[in-house]
Amino acid sequence: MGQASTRDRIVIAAARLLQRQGYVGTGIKQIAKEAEATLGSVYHFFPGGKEAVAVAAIKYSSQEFAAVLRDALDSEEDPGAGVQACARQLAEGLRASGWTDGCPVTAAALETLGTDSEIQQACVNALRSWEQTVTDKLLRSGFQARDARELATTIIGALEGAEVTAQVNRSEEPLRATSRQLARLMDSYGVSRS
Amino acid sequence: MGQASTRDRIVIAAARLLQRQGYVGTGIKQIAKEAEATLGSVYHFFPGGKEAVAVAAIKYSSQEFAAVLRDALDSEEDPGAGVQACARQLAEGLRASGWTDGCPVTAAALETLGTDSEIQQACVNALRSWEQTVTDKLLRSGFQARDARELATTIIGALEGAEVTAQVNRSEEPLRATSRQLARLMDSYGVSRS
DNA sequence: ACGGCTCTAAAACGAACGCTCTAACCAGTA
DNA sequence: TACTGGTTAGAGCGTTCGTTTTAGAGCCGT
Repeated sequence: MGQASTRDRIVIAAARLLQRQGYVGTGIKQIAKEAEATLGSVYHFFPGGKEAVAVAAIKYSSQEFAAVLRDALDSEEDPGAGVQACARQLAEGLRASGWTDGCPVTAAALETLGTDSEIQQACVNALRSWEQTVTDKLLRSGFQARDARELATTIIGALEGAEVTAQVNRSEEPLRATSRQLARLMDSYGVSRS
Repeated sequence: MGQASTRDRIVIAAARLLQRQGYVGTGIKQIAKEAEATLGSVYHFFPGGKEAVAVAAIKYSSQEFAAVLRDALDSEEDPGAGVQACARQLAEGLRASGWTDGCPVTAAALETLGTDSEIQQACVNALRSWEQTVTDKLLRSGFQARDARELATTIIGALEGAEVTAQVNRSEEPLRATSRQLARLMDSYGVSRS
């Protein structure tokens, strides 16, 4: 990480801090310190201030998780098993971080709901891209378009909620239980497998 | 509300503000102003300061939502229909508040994850009591104990995630889709109805 | 050697934060 | 009238917030 550019270090540090303490709870000076940069650098690369840093960080986190999601889903042929693999991946990350590093979008999204900042749009885009990733997998598995979209919304939402529950309970059981039930739900559609 | 005691007004105002802007985003002076009380009153009733106010507010919100949940579930005999009624209730509240008043626990829980404050425990208790409410309904409907518990975890988590998704998208569609899928999932257990 | 550029460094601004403090108000009792 | 305990009122503490500002490195083509 020592060879990463200052700008990249800022984005990555901001992403991690946002994930842990949310938007309001993260100070711009803290971001600078964590990124081993100075306040001047932060405002040089992000003249828009704290909000601009947060938007860049959320976009970064969004793509990062989209990749994790895609890999987990593609690691199994059955989409239900793929969702369970994804839940295991999430649980692993949570446990490794001491249950602090949760969904990079949820916290920031909730805190800026009233405002009309660009952060909102970044969160909407993140959720949409994740849903699309799941939808694609379901379509490839033979689901009908309408079922696939509705299931994808349900799956992303349920995983998000289960992750929060897992965090506050410091247990991966909610993620396990939820992914098991999601797999059962997908099985109930009885899609023909090639 | 004019006849409510000062202490009650503080708790209610804090609950609403926590719901909208989270723990860090809500100032204790703002709580006092919103409750039409003064800072002196707040610290008189809550010597523990901001954290004590938040704990009381979360407990209050927890019981409030538990009642809503119980009523919605009991309004239908079929538990799947009950969950859908609950989702409609949530959607109604969201729309009425301009998509700002979400889950009273999620935001506060996420922001205080690293800390070991009492807020964490209050959030854990809230989630547990809601899960228990759902579990009771499922048991009464003939589900096996193990299935009921796992389903309850899934349902509460999924509703939570769907509510967040609904908030950021300013649409009640995620709640509708999720509750429909949850009802389907419950139906898949094919419990005998009396 | 030079101005011109990107980037870094640190001091300082006003505002807001959580919290403490003292003084006053207002029953009820004697 | 005086006293008392529960409650309200608001000034002010030290700290941190996001941001601005000014100054100075380091590098490059000429």
